[in-house]
Amino acid sequence: MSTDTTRSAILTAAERLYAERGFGDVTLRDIVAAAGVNLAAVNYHFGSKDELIAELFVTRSIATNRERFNELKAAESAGGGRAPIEAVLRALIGPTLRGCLGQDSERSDAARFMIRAAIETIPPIRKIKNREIDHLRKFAAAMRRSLPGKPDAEIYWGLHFALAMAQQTVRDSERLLRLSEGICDLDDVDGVIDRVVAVASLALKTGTTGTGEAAVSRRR
Amino acid sequence: MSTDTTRSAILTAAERLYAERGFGDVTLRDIVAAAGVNLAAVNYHFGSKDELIAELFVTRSIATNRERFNELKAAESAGGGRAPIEAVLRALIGPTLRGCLGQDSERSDAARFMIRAAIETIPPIRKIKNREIDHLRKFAAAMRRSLPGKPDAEIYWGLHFALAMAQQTVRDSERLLRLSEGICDLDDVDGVIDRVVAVASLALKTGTTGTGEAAVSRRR
DNA sequence: GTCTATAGACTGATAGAC
DNA sequence: GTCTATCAGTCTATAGAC
Repeated sequence: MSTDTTRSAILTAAERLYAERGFGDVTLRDIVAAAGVNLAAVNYHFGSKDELIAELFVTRSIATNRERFNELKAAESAGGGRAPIEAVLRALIGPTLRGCLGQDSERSDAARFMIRAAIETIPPIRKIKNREIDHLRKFAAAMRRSLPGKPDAEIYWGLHFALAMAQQTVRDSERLLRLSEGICDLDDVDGVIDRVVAVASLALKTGTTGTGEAAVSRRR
Repeated sequence: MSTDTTRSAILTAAERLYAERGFGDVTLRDIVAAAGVNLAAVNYHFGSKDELIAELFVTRSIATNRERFNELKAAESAGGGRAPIEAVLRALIGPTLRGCLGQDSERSDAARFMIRAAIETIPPIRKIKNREIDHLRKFAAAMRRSLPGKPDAEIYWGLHFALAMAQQTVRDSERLLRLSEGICDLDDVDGVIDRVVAVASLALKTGTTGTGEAAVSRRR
């Protein structure tokens, strides 16, 4: 029990401090001071600073991935094993955007921690993201069921672009806000999700193989 | 002259080492050893490690931004002051993608440095990126000329999504390659540019205000 | 088993001699 | 401008107290 409170105190303090000040500005000594525990406790419970960060990130990632997967399964079973492409894309990007955008996320340390993790790419987190591919494969498979006959390359590019738009919106929300001088409303999370889903599904349905107007205008 | 060779030696060595090993694994002592100069020379010539990195990044950024702007002006004067939206988007994302993707970039330290800068977001580089907004405003203005009557919010979202797809493709090329098992060809730089331009211009022409099928299917 | 205290090796930055 | 010497801060790792 004593061990668990120490462990939890470190996790809670670390998540809050990283959320507030970013990874670069927070030392282990800051964390143990905030948690009211000793410096060596970090090494004892987590092995290293990187493994502490990894545990924080893995916990939140698993939650998001489960949410994504539940939404996907719900959409597919509602459609008898096949969901419209819009629903698949919504299941892919909805949980991340709802977690990181909007008013509620202002208060949650977990949400702000995940935004930091999206912005400040540090080695322990990058390693975990690289193991995410198996999870994405399930969405590629669902997209194939939604769009039978669509070439695999198109599926992967569509998945990639959908994730790109969602992640960049989380990562660079400040740039978009300042560029648009507040015209683009990032607090309207459902509206943002709609936009990303609309663009990605439009691209997937139309096809962007280089036969479109862009390629033609390039060849002129 | 003697001062300039020391300064240049530091810049060259730093760019190569950061390109090869990333920002986290390279110390000032590594850099001065590779450059054959004294440790204190870095602080004398640049003030700090961060300012050295900033100078490297600013130099390359200015080159890219000039390339973007020249392409934009060429496209607009060819069309009598107004370019097709595809050409504007191509001027925006083409220089970055050509610089960071493809075969040629394998050899250039500058290209690999910029890829690192896109992946490992560190404070000195983030600060510079935040000052890039004035540059982007010129592209928003050109897009408005291409699509008269289009609401400003649509313009900004289209610009944001185009940049998102381009930057994420540079940043996460490895994930897309592994996910698609090589089916998505990232060495075909013009093909990638075509795809991003096609998706972004499609989104801008169609409109994604939440009246599309995505929003409708959400409201069901 | 759990934690404290401390050791030893790094880092970036700087004062001051030349 | 360049260099030596050194600072203060961080990290991992561990001996030994409880």
